[in-house]
Amino acid sequence: MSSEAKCSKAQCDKFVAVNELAKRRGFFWSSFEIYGGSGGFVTYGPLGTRLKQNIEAKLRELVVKKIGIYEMESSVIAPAKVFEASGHVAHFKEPMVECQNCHTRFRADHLLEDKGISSAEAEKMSLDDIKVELERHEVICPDCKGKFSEPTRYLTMFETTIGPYSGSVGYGRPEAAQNIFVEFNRLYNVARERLPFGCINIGKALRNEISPRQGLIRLREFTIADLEFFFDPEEPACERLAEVENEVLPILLCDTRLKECEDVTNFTVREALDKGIIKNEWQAYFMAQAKRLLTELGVPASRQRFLEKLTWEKAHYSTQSFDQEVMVDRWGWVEVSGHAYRTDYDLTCHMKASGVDMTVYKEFPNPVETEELAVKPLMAKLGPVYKGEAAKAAAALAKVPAQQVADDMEKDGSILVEGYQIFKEQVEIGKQKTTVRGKRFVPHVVEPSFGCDRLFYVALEYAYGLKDDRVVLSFPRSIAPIQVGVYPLMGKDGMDTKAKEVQKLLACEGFMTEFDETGSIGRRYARADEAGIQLGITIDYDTLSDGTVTIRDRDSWQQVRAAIAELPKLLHLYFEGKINFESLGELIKVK
RNA sequence: GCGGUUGUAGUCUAGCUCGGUAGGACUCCAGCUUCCCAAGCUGGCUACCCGGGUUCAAAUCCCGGCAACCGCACCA
Repeated sequence: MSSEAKCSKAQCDKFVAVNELAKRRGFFWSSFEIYGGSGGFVTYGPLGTRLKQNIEAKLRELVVKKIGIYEMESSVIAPAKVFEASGHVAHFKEPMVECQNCHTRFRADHLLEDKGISSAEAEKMSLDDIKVELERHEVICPDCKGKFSEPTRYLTMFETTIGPYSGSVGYGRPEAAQNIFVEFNRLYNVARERLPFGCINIGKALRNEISPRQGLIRLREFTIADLEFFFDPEEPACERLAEVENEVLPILLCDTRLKECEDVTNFTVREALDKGIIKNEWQAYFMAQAKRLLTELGVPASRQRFLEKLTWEKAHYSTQSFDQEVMVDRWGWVEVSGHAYRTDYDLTCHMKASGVDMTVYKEFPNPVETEELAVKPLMAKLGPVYKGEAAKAAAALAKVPAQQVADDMEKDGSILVEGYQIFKEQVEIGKQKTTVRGKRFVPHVVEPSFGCDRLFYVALEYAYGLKDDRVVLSFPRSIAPIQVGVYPLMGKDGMDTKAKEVQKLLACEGFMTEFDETGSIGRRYARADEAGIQLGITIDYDTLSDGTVTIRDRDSWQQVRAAIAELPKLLHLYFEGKINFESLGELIKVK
C-alpha cells in the first residue's frame, strides 16, 4: 500500500481515525488486550465513560424526565423459562450445516424452505428431523455442490447455570425488554393501574455473535435501552402527539426498498399517521423523539432516516418495525434504534408460560346490560332424583348452551346430557339480566430500543473534525465528557495556585473539570480540543491583579474575559443551554 | 466458522525479500526556556501478538494459536 493511500486512509476514514483517537485518549478500546484480546468486548476509559454516561443521561432526561416514562433496573441473567416463554430460545438457536468441501455455513432451515418446507415447520424440527429432511431432498451446497456436515445448532444467547445445580439453566439476556414484561404486574401496580404507561430498562445485554465486527457497532456485550410502552389497543391515541406532529420523519418505505431504491420519503408525523405509513400514534411519537435525541447528540437530521422493515426482516414478535439509521463514514447506514410494535405478544407469552394473569381491567364508561337466556338447575328437584350425582348432572347441563336446552325441553320435555336425563320441571329457564361493568385485556406495546454503544459511536464520529489540521471533538455541550479545563498560563508566580483554586471552585459547583499545567498553553488547548473539553479557563497575570480569566471556546477558539466570581453563575447558564458563549464575557482578540 | 490481508513503544510506522545490537516521527514524563493556540533545547520511559519449531543466532524462515480489517455467512 502506498504512503498516499495510508495518508488518505487516516484522513478520510473516520472509523479508523476515531478508533485510533479513542484508544489513544481513553474513550474506548477492545478489552483484555494483555491476554490477546477477545472480540466483541470493549472497555470504556475515563473519557468514554463520561461521554457514555452523559449520553445515557440525555436519554433519561428526554424519556424519564420530559416524557414521564418509568425506569427500572434488573439482572442480566435470567432463568431459562423467561427466554423460553419469550420465544428467544427457539429463535436464537439456529440450525446450521457446514459444507464439507468449501466450509461455507448455511442455515439448515433456510435450505429446507427452498425445498418447499414452511419456515414454521422447519422451526419446529429437531436436528434429526432436519438431517432426515436434508437427505430426503438431497440438499447439497448451493455454492460448490459439496456434501453437508451433520446439522448443529448455534445458540446466540450466552448460557450458564444458576447456582450449583446444572439443571438450572440461565441465559444472559439478549435484550432488556423481557425484564420489563416479566415485571409487568408490579410496574402496572406502581403506575396505579392506569394505562398508558411506559418503562425503560437501560443495561447490559449479551449476544454471542458468531463474528462481532465493526468496533462499537456490533459487540457481544453491549448496553441496550429498551423502552416498553403499554397502552390499551382500543385507545391507541397518543395524547402527546401535538409535541411532535410536525416533525419530519424521513422514511425509506418497504415499497421503495423492494424497487431497490434508497430514496427516503419525508412525512410529517401527522402525514405518516394519516396515510397509514405508521400504524400507531405512540410509535410515531417515539420515532420523532428518537430523531430529536440523535439530533441533540450531534447527528444532523439529513444524516438520519427510518427504514421500514420488510416482513421477513422483522423480529418474531413485531407487526410493524422501523429501524432508525444514521449515516456513518465507514459503513453507510447503521441502525441506532429500533421501533417495533410488539402488540400483546410478550405479555401473552409470559401469561401462558407462567400461568400468571397479566391482563388489566378496564371499566366501561357505561355498564353494558345484557339479557341472556339462562338455565338454572333446580337442585331441590334434582337432588332427590340423582342424590350424590346431582352436582355432576348440573355441571353437565351447564356445558350445554342455554338455547339448546330450551329447544330440547320445548320439543322433548327433557334433555340427555352425559347420561343424565333432566326434565323440564327440574330446571328453570328464563332471561337473565347481567351487568358488565368492564373487561380484562392484554395491553399492547410499542417498543423503542436504543443501542447505547452505537449512540456513543455516532456521537463521537459526528463530533470528530479537523480545524487547522488539529483534531477537535465538537460534542454538543450537554454531552461533553469534560466541561471545563483550567490552565495556569505558566506554572509560576502563583498562577498555578490560583488555577487550582478556580478548578476547586468549579468542581464544587458540580462541573466536570480538568487541570492541566504542563506544556505550552497552545499545546494544552490542542490536547483539550482532542478530548472534547468544552471550555478552557486560563489564569494569567491579569487574573492575579483583577480576578478575571479568559474563557476559550473549543469550537471557535474565541476567547472572552470574565470575573472568577461570576463563573459559577455564568457556566451554569451556559451548560444549561440558556446563554451562548459570547454572553460569558467580553470578547477578546486572539492573535 | 471459511477465504484474503495484517499484527513492531501510547499512536503512526521502518526493518522481514536475503536471519546477526530494532530505527524514526509524533505523543507522554522530567528539566531549562517561552507564554493565549501542538515553539525550542536537553534528558528519559515505553515495542517485535502468543506458543512451538529450524538455527550458533529469529521481528525476519516454518508450524499452530490469538486478535484486527475486508469479503462470505450470521446479525431474532
